[in-house]
Amino acid sequence: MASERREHLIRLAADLFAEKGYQATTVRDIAKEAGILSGSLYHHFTSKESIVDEILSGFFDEVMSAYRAVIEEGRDPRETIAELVRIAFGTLEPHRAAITVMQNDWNYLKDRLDYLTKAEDEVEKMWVDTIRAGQEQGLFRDDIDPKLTYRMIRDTIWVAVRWYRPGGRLDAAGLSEHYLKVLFDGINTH
Amino acid sequence: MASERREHLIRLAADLFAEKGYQATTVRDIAKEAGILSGSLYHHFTSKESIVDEILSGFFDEVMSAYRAVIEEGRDPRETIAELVRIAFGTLEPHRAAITVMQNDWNYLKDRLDYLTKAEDEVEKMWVDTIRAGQEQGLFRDDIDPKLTYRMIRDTIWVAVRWYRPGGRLDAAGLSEHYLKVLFDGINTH
Amino acid sequence: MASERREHLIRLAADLFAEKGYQATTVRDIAKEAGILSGSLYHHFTSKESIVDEILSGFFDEVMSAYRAVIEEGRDPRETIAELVRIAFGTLEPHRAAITVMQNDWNYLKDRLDYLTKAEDEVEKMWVDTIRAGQEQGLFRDDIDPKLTYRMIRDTIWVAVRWYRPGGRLDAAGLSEHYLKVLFDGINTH
Amino acid sequence: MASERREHLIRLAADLFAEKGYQATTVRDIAKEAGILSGSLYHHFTSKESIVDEILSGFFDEVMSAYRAVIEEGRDPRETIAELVRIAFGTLEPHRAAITVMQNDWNYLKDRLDYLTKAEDEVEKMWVDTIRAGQEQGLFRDDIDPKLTYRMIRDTIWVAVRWYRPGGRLDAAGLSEHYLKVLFDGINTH
DNA sequence: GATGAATGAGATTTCATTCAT
DNA sequence: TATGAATGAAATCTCATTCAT
Repeated sequence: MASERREHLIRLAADLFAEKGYQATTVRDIAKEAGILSGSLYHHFTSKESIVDEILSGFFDEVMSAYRAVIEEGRDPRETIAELVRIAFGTLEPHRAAITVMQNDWNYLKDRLDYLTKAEDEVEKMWVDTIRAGQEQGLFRDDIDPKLTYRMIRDTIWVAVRWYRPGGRLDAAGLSEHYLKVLFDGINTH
Repeated sequence: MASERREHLIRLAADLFAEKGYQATTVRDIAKEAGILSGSLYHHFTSKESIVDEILSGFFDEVMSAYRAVIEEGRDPRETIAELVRIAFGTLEPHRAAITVMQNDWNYLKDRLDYLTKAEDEVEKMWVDTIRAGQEQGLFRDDIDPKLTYRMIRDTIWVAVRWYRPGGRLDAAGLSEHYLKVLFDGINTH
Repeated sequence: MASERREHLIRLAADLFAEKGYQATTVRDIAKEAGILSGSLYHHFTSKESIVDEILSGFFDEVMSAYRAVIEEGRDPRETIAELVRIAFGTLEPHRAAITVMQNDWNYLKDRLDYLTKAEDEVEKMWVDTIRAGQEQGLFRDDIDPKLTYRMIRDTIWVAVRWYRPGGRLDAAGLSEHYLKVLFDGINTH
Repeated sequence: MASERREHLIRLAADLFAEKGYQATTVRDIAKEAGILSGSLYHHFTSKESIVDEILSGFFDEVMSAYRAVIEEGRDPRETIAELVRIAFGTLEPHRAAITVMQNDWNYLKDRLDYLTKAEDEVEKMWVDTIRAGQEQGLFRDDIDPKLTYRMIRDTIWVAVRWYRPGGRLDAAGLSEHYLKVLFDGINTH
């Protein structure tokens, strides 16, 4: 099913989507990059949408199952949040293209891939529930809005895809720890 | 030149571009929102591109002249950076739509509005020069990459447009100060 | 009726039509040349078509009444043809723009101004009848096609509008006589 | 590159352009004539302009290489002019449509296909240089304007496309010889 | 007479998708 | 699997024309 050829095509498409945007990338662009004609792509995919769907669902599946595993461990909210943050930063490198597409084309895609809002809702619930639990247990400040805080964390992490380059001074793990210090310094009770 | 009708149309377009993306917003969408027919828009604008150009150049002109004024004051790098950060956060509310468009459609627009890369280059130079000066004066750590640091700051501020809502717990000024504490804690020498 | 303003506008339009072609000239172009807005032209003319109609009918009216006058004199075919040729060359200068439009946009306009084909038919009849009469009287060669000959003469004269410049070595009268020598050398019986 | 399908479409388009004019012919007209939809034409051509470009460049390439070959033979000016005239008349039949388009839509197209003015300039230089050489050698009258004379010859030949029909009394060769007699009678020294 | 905003039909062009070969 | 030709819907844009002010 997931033949190598197919995987290769998906990677090509992902890079183009990331570079030029989903809509601005034509099916012809993808085909040309692969050295075939546009019609031939339809032997591998049913539609342009199905390609981006596969790109994003691959990313979401991985992130979400990692998230779920952490949640199920049932650790205390502070440590849970820390783990979620570490997971998110950990995807920057392997899923750069998917994250870029998600960042730039979210508004367009969220109305077309119902998969996305469902996933987003589930993710939000995990974070928000954890933050709330932390507040109830007196670990986190009471006056922050859990939903808003989640979004701030989420966007601040994903946007790093624009400037984070592997091989720099900080690797993904370093980034996480740095960010966590900053984050808890801001939302922790003292 | 900037008639009221025109201004109104630009605002309508900006909101639509921000909500659905530049490409996904059709000229018909804008016209319908304004209660006119698509052809009538061309009485006011020469092209769809000229509309988004006007939206973004309005934003850039304002930000950049504010930036330049700060730079010209010639204060010490730490205070200069602080002022730049305050200016940037200060645009979140009045220029929400423009910033959203810039965030989401940058890759598409940067190839079409040569204005943009020029402006971006000038802005980057202002920030990077200031950061470098801070390093030379021993105010900032020597081991951070000025360019990368600028990009991280830039994106972290602009991405706030996605979750920042005026009227919340923190206004733009509060946000700036909070962020500045965090930021200097990270890049200051100790 | 034919106010000076109106005449002026017609001349402006005629020059533009001649220079850029009827279709390629927009109503806005004409208005701009006149220093007004396009809507204002409609106080003077009912349509773009009515402008070109007026330009061409002015030209045709003049040529045709001159032609008719010659025909009615009932002179011998050779002299009649000579007079028709002289009249045609005589319009090159005063009606340069109209002739240019007629030459370049005939195919488009002939289907829209029924005036034109009627006029053309009448003119053709005058020439062809005269040529035939000349053949019957043994003045012109019997083996030339009257219709084709008329068209060749017609086009050869009108096309001169592209290179004829008043004030050169030959004026219109000189051109006519030169052409007539050549023409009769070719179509006369010897 | 020049597939048969493509050639066929170009011929269809050329006939329509010649009949109705370039601008008055819509892309839909061409497609309908070919029995396909307008969008399908863009599988073969990048734009309407590229179609007319191909039509005219095909014609110009042929005429100009024939012209160049004659010039390079370096015969005496009178014979060179005679050959140029013969070549031009010889294109009337095989390139009827292209010549008609060139005649009628020149003003519009010359501003859009820079190819055209360049070619026209080169052609003009060939003729004018030859005429001048003829004057210097005492073959042609000294009091004619070489540029004007060239244009007169050019237009007089091309305009024949409007009335010349193959299969009539005179074929292209006959026309040439007839015209050359007339021409040299006028421009030769005696 | 002129303005300026709008109409509305129609033009060129783009592009995801289909399908016979 | 791949090709190449085509579809058809929809997008941007043009422009003659109208009309209230």
